[in-house]
Amino acid sequence: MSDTNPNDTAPRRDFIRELVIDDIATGRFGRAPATRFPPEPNGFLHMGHAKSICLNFGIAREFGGTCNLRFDDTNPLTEDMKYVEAIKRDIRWLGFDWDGEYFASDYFEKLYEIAERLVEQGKAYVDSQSEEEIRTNRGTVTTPGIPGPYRDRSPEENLDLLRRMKAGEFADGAHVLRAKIDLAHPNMIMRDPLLMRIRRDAHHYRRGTEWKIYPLYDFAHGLSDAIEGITRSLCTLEFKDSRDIYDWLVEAAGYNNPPTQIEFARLELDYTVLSKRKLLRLVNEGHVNGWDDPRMPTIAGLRRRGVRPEAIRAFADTIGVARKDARVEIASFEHTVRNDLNMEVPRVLCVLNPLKVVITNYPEGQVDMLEGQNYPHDVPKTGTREVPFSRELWVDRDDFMEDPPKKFYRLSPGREVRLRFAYFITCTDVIKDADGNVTELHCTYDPETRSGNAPDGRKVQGTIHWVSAQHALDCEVRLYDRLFTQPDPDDVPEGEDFLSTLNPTSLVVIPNAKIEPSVASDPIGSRYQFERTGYFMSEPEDSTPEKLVFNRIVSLRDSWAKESKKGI
RNA sequence: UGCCCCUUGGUGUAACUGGCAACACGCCUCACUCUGGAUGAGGAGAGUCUAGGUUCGAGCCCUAGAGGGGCAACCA
Repeated sequence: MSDTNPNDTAPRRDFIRELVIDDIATGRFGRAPATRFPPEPNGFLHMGHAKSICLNFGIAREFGGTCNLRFDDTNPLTEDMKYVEAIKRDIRWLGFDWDGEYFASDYFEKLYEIAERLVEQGKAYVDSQSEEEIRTNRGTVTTPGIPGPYRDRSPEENLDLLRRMKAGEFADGAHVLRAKIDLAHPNMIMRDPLLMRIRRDAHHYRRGTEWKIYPLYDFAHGLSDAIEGITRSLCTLEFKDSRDIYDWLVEAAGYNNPPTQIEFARLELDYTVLSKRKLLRLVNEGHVNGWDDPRMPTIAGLRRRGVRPEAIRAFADTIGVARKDARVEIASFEHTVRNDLNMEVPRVLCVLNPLKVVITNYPEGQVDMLEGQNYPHDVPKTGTREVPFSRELWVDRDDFMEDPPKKFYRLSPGREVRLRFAYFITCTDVIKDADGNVTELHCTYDPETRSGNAPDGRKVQGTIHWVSAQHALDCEVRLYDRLFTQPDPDDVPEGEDFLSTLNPTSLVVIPNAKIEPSVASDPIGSRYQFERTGYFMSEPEDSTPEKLVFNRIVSLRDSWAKESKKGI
């Protein structure tokens, strides 16, 4: 991490870190803090995961502990190696490295041994009720469940059945291994939770068809933590009720000084969704162009968009960690992204919606090489580049108004403005087509203002960006906006879902923007601030030297937009 | 009609564990500026879900209630 980054702050003290500090002080675990990040390889990592990654890896880093990466791959139906690779890449990109790399699927043997032991001890049994019967007999949140007819099978019979389940003698659903706890337990999770189920013909992406039975989350998770010697198992709030079975299992399996689970609130971000299920739908139903679509809140999407890992880490810092459901405003994230980029990336001039300007008193064929500062005075970086100036220029249509309101500081008939790094110009004529659309502006320039200032001391209120028509490079600019039209995309009328709030203009492609020639040979993936417009990155997949493509990472704060709205 | 978790400005977090509500984002002013960016200065905005109680003193403790969320997947 660079120490000049204004986003880097001292580590916060959240309630989890307090507990970890406590553990260290009391010597509770007798070892350094050990955490783990346990993704299921069935989708791409998103911002919510980034929060968890920063927490788990951050704690390990801050307290001299360890953080494992463990793939929680206990469901052969949904998991895939491609997700494993993507997840590893994303974590590394975020700036973290793991101590141990483990797979729950490597624990299948151990887990099975534990299962046999539980059966022998009478703590687990094989249930042969149908899925439907199991559900019914579990009761409801307000009524207790009732024991099924197989609950009191002898350990011998259970063991025999379990072994035959493992051997592949039974079809899916014929039997299931359950913990023997209490069908009337007030915590639904504890009503004889399922431990293992048959998936006889499934193909596990790592274990192939070797295993006919697979552990369920509750069975695998805590025990995997215990096997790895994790001290604090951090997870999100919805697993709170699972803590009981977590503790029950590590105890029953005989682990002393086992890990304990701490739950924290998952991240919710305005105008987007952070759920793998929903993100998968966006991908599968073609609402976006894949997991790494720059509109996606996935790590891959943010990376492709141009957001830097520093910004994501800083964001994780600012949102904090608590036990309260929280929905973070998108402005907070955007601020972090700008704050990060402001100090890092060079400035460049790019005209998004070109409007031709002819400098009528500038000699035809003449070219003036001007010097452009790559960074503003308040960014501690230096560098200049040459910017060609000529008789015909492009400026942004947004920077011209024929009949401007009082506070409009840009170009309008008779108004003088400064061209960034160049001369003062004054608009003398507005050329229109038959339909009355402005097609061209005629301006005059003041040769005395080449320095950017007038020798006579006169001031101009506005400075606008521009590009020499003859020298400009054509480029495609992709303007990304929020994916949904409302802060909470799930807040929809009965019968609708989050897809009905998709933002139809979340991507606007500008096929013919004009950018200054200095960027021509910059490497793909270079980031810039297009002055007065926003932060951009050259598109990692699609940009080529022949056809430049840029992604908008985030726009600049726009106080004129706010000002002009007031007039409405 | 169960069990569990949560409740501090618009948003997200703090408050040395009982001592007179802070920080960030956002918003509004003003200043500065060759980016209406950045920066600087200032401001508005909560009396901590409600009602009782304990205490010299409560956001922190107690009681009761309200509101929000999670749990009845052979998902994680």
